[in-house]
Amino acid sequence: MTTRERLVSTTSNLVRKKGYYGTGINEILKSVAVPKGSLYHHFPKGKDELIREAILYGGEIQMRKYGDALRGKPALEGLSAMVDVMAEELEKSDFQDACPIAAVAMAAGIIEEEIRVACDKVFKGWQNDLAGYLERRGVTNALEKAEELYAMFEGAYVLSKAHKDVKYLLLQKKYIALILNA
Amino acid sequence: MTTRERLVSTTSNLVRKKGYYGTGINEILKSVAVPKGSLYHHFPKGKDELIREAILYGGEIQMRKYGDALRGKPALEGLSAMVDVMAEELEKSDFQDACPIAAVAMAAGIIEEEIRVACDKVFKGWQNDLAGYLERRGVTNALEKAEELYAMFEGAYVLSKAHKDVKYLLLQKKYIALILNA
DNA sequence: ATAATTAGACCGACTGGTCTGTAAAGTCAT
DNA sequence: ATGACTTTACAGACCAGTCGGTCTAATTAT
Repeated sequence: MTTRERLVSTTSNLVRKKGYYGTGINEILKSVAVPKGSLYHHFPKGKDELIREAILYGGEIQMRKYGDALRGKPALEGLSAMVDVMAEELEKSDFQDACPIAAVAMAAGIIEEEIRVACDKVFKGWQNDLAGYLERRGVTNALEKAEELYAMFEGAYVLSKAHKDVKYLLLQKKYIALILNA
Repeated sequence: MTTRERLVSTTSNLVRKKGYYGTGINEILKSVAVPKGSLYHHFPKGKDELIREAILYGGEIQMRKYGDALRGKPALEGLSAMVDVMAEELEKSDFQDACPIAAVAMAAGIIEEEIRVACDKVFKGWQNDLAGYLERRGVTNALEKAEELYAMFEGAYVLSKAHKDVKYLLLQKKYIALILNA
């Protein structure tokens, strides 16, 4: 694994827990055991460039996990498995790892617009991916339903983290069918 | 308005836009035009104490706004009005002011547990308030539905902010009835 | 030899927080 | 009511530590 890859991957993990402002360059460096010069060689524009990259990377990783959960299953079952993935990650990290994108997106409007655009891009990618999955299973109005399902899941992520209780995520399973059949 | 009140109110506004780490005490001080000594006189435990207070205060303010939107209306209409309040605030602030609690709650697990508990308390207060409202209108399983509705709204808040598009919030209106009648 | 990469000393600005001090408002006994 | 004392509030200089970022030198790979 190259220095660059390690930087992006570690930043992705840290940013997920602490958001944009909470994640410091020095902390990243210490965590990856890399000196400053290397970071600024690979990311001449500094923190913002690195975080943008980490957002995109984290989005990919997460998309893959969701894809694995969905694959080969009927819609209701697949989406339930997806929620389980979220709940599992949250619990395993002692309620630190919620949505890796939301943690940064909350600061959108203050930080560099480019970073917000990266969050936007990842979210849109997830939505389109899920819409395709639903369409293939004959669900009508698939894109809108994918957007709605993601809204529900994102919110449940926030509440479950704030309450230190995965019940809000698991509750979503009861309402998935309602959306799909609407 | 006392110095203390101005500190809490301004901090609440700043924290809503920038979260816990993004809001610095020097910035607060400058914004309120109050010297440091005064802050540490009123809040001996410093930033954490002030932010905890601001969370509780911001929660009250928001609860009042939602209450005003709901009051005297049937469930479906009231909840629609509530979503409109959220969308309006987001748009009027150029997509900076999303949920005042979520902005801080995202950093839960890293920052002081007391602050997470404050977020928890505010969210629970909102949920109970909404549950009572629904119950009075004869909705069955009111608490669970209140929780689900808040999850949807929170998520739509996040997505609407990240995408700079209130459509995710407004989309919720289509699905409120589905939840209520479940 | 030369370009890419690693290395870390160093910088000024800024962080949250402490410290000393002043000013005004109560609260006493006399 | 008045002078002595305590309390509450305001004020800002100052601190150690951290921030993101620059710079030059050393090392490695081609």
